[in-house]
Amino acid sequence: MTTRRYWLMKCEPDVYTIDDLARDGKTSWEGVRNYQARNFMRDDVQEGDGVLFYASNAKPSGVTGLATIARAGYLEEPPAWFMVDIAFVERFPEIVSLATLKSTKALAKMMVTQKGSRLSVQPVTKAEYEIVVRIGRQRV
DNA sequence: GCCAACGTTGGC
DNA sequence: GCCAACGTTGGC
Repeated sequence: MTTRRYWLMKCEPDVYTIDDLARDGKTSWEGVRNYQARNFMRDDVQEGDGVLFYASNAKPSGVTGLATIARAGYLEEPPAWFMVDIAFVERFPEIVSLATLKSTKALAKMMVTQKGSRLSVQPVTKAEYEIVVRIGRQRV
């Protein structure tokens, strides 16, 4: 058995939200057209991995909930690009905004908090994942 | 809507 | 292989 890994996956709310995923239960994550992100999905993303569901270009942007990888990387049609399936896990009561991520010292090295980080599928450490989950589950 | 940061394309 | 031009992402 391989170790569970963690990812942050970005999507614009105009396209798909955590509420859409809660309704659908599961969805295919296709249309990624960046080689680095593709390589993660092709080589490293495994069934059962944890996903921070991130709303980009939003007001505000941030992590809106959790998902899990339901199917590891498989070829899109046409081939050359890869997709995965993700399944709904939970919706946070409130978004964990990018500003919050940036102001959390333990997340200073998290990829999404770095300037100019555009990668739509990013690796996240277990520690970072757990911190975001803890913040996300807090009721205000 | 602006624009900085980044990735890709294509001429040379 | 360099690099300018162009297109896209995404925070603000």
